[in-house]
Amino acid sequence: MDNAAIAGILSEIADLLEIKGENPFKIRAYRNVADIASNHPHHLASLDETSLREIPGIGKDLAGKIREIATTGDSQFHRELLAEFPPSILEMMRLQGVGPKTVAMLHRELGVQTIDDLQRAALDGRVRAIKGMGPKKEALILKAIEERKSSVGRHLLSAAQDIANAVVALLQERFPAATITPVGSLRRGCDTCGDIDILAAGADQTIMDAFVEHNLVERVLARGDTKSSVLLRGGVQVDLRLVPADSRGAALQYFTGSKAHNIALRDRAIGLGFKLNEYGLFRIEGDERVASATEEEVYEALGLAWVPPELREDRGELDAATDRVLPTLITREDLRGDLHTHSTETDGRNSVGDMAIAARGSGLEYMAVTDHSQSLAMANGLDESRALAHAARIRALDGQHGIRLLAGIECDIRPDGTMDLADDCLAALDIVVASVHSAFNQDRQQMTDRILRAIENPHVDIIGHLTGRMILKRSGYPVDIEAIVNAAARHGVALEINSQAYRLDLNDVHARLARQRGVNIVISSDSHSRDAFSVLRWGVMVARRAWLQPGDVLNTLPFDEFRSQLRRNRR
DNA sequence: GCCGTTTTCGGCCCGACTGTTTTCAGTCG
Repeated sequence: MDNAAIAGILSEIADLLEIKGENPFKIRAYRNVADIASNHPHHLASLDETSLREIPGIGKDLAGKIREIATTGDSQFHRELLAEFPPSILEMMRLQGVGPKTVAMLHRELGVQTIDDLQRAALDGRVRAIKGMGPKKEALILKAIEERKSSVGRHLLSAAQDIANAVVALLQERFPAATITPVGSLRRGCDTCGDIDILAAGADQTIMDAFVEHNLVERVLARGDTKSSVLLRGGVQVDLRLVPADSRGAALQYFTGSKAHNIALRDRAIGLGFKLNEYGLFRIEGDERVASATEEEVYEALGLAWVPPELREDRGELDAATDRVLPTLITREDLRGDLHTHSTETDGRNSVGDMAIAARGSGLEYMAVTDHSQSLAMANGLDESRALAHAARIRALDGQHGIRLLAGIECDIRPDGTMDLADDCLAALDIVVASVHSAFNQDRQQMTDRILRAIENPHVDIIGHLTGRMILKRSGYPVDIEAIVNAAARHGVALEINSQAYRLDLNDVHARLARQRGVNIVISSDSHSRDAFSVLRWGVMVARRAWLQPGDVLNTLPFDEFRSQLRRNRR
């Protein structure tokens, strides 16, 4: 029973309680714990009741439920709720504009159980007959069903950033004096975004016209004087909020979130006799505004250091901000090397020389060429003799383009945990990244043992994309992260943050855990072409969300120092 | 359901927009 499965059941309980119209704070407690479960670095199923109760938000009751789910695979309470409502009605709650009250009413009044039922009821005009509903609501539901059926759901950080940039540029051109900024999960650097939030400060209200009328818009979901939402062609929702210029700091804070961070922050504000909203920080007595123009002011007035957006997840950042011990987060400029790249020798699109020139152009001082090993036949993977010949050619180019090169390999970890190339070959290279590319269907224990065996091989320096996840396509294979992190720490093996936008693997939670256990982290591009080095910024974003400082990441070191810190060169 | 340098009971973040309403409930973020 992994954390995601536990979170799934708890969150379904929350949904069902909501449909029942239960106490909203009870619902929040369940949702809160579902969030905790899905982001927790440790395997909750392996914790006893006492350890569970040490986690804030988990009390006696929920600790018991988690234990029950861990041992039996489900909870009695959950089964009882599902007996009252068919599970298929939960799908209806995901429709835009349809919430728990509407679902409950549709179920009660019309016996609707599935989205298809609902669509038929709306087409028959039965929905509008219910008290509180009307023709517009009915049309809205049909539209939402249509969009749902063709929906794309969430979006990769990289794609969301491109769209946000386009919308911001378009608005900025029309309103040059306004300050227009992407906020929300995009500003926090989350690996995916549901919708895109943009904040405008100091523009007049005609910016809303410009926003809802521009040519990327497919449909206007809401149009107000300070808030509008549109659906762009391609299915991305974008929200624009407008605030006065002197509220910009408070609004930035408010709309950047996360929800959990904001709740904790407003709770703190209340405790200090303040109220915090998007217009400012106000004294409850007398309503005097004490901060609003900048985020720094708002945090400072609450006795806190300014918290970088990437840390705003209620994962300890408020305590650190109180004690003024927030980390100095790594930036893209801190990276001096890239340790995972491919060339035309296997499945890359550009030669080693062209890759070197591009890496130098991206400001890097060294680059490891790590083409694939033989079992990746599809990618024309290298056997021992080709690997060594390739290494010789790479070394001949070392320093030729103003950049130091390392002759390496991305060596497959075979299903049994042995390496895909002979030890003497791996020993003759400058750097070895070991990765899993096959037999993803192994169970948790097999996969864990497999990777542990790779870590024990003395020629392995780095484990690449540890969980194999493909964001929005497949979750990573099941693996005991904690066991691997501990082994990596013991053997001096570094763990990679793969910067490809669809990988970002390690993720933020795992990377933070690894660093806490003393594991060296590297940030690599996994570039397959010369224009791909820009993805390093996504890897850096993950590292920042993991609280990493430059000193936590090996490839911020100058070349010679970096080499001396590689596992193979340490003694 | 959780939590406690005000509390073991009584709190629990905050506001905008829409549709169906004549003052508000539901939804969303």
